[in-house]
Amino acid sequence: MADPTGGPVEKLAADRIQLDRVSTAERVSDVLRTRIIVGDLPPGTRLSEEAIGSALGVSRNTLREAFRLLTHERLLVHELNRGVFVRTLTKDDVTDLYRLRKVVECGALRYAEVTDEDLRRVQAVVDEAEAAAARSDWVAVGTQNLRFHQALCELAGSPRVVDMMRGILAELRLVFHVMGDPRRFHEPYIKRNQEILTALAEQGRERAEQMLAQYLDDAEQQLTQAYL
Amino acid sequence: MADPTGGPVEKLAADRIQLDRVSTAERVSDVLRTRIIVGDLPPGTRLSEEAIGSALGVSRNTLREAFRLLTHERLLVHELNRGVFVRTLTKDDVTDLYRLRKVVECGALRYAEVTDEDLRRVQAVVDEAEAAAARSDWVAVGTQNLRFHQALCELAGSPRVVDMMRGILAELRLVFHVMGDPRRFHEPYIKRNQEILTALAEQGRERAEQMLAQYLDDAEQQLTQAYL
DNA sequence: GCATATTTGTCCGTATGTATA
DNA sequence: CTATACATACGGACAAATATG
Repeated sequence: MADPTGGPVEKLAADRIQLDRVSTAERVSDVLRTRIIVGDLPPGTRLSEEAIGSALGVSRNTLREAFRLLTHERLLVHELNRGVFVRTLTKDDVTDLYRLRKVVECGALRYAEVTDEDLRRVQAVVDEAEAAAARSDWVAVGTQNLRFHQALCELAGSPRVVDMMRGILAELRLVFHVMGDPRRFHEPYIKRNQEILTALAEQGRERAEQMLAQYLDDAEQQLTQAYL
Repeated sequence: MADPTGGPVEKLAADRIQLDRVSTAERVSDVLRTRIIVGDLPPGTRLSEEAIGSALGVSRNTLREAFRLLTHERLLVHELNRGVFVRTLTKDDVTDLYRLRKVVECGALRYAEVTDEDLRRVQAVVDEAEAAAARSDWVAVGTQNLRFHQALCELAGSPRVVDMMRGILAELRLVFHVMGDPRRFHEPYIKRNQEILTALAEQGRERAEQMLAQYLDDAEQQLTQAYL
C-alpha cells in the first residue's frame, strides 16, 4: 500500500527499527548473510559500499557496520583500502574447519548429559532430512544435515557452544557452494546421521563420538579432494 | 623530538596507519580491550561516545566501529539508545564458559598430535608462571596460567581453535576481576598445570584430559561460589 | 507527570590516502 | 606516471530515545 499522504517515510523506517529492537546495521547484515549463504553472492564477490548502500537504501556508515559484523563471522574478508569480499575458503580453511568441528562436536558429545527429550529433538531433525530427500529437495537436505550437527552441539547445554557452531556451519556453506551435485554430496550423510543418533541412544556417547569422528574425517576428505 | 617546521602532523598519523596496516578502529579497540582486561574499566562501566572519542581523538563513527568489534568479542554489551557498557558476567555466564572450556580444551587435547617440540613450548609457559610466582607477581601468574591453556589448545593445530580460546580467556578475565586475593586464586593452579603437562608427556593424552576436566570443574566451583 | 538536557542512532558531505588500470 | 575509482576518517546535522530535575 502506498502512502497517500506523502507523509514521513523516514519516520516509518524509524518505527520499524524500534519495533524489531534491532539496529539497521543488523538488519542489513541479515539480508547480506542470507544472500551469501544461499549462494546469491558467491565467494570472491566484491561488495561495493556505494552499490549496496544505494541498493538497500542505507548510508555507507551503516553499511560498514553491517560489513564489520559479517567480517567477524568470517563470511566476508576485509582488505585495507580495498574493500570487503565474500570469503573464498582455501583447502587449509577446510582442514582447519574440520579440526575445529572434531574438537567441538566430539567434545560436546563427550561432555553432554543426554536426556530422552534431547534424543527426540535430534531425531526430529533427522526425520526432516529424510522428508526433504523424499521430495528430492537436496538443498534442504544439506540444511537439515547441518542442523543435525547443531542439535548435537546443543546437547552440551552451553549457549556459547551453539553460537560458535552456528558460525562454523555458516562458513561451511561457503565450502558447499564449490561442490557440484548436492544430491551426491548430501544424501549419504542422512543415513550416517541416523546411525550416529541410534548409537548414541543404544550404545552410549563413547561409540557415538567415534562414529562422529569418522564421519567428519570422511567429509573432510571428500571436500578437500574437490578442491584439488 | 619536536617538529621544528610545524609540519603535517596528520600526515604522520596517516603514515602510522600504513605502517601497522591496521585501521584506526582496530587500534582504538586494542586500547580499550587492554584497559578492560587489566581492570581499568571494570564491568558495568558505561563507555560514552563523546568522552572516549575526544579522549582518544577519534570521531564518533570510528569509535562506534571499535565498539562493534569489542561487542562481538563479548567484552562490551550494547543497549539500544543507551550506549555500550563493559560486560558484567553472571553466574550463568561462568557456568557456560566452563562448559565451553571443557569441550574445547579437552577436545583439543583428545585430538591433538603432540610432538616433543610442543611439550617444550608448553613447559616454557609453566616455567614463566613459576618465575612470576617467585617474584610474587600474582597478576602475571594469572596471565601465564591462561596462556598455559591457550598453549594446550595450540596442540590441536587449528588456528580457529586458538582464536576462539583467545576470546574465551579474555571473557574470563572479566570474571577474575570479581575475585579478590589473586594469589589465593591463581597460585594453586601453577602446580596443577605442571601436573597436567607431566601426565601428558608420561601417561598420554587420555590421563591428561581427565586431569584437565577435573581442574576445570574445580575452578568453576571456586568462581561460582565467589558469586554467591 | 512534565519539561529539559544529554546521549545515541542515522545519515551526509568532504578531504585525504590507496590501489589499480 | 597519470588518472580514476574507491576506502578511510572526520565533522556536522537532525531525529529519537533516555536521563534528569
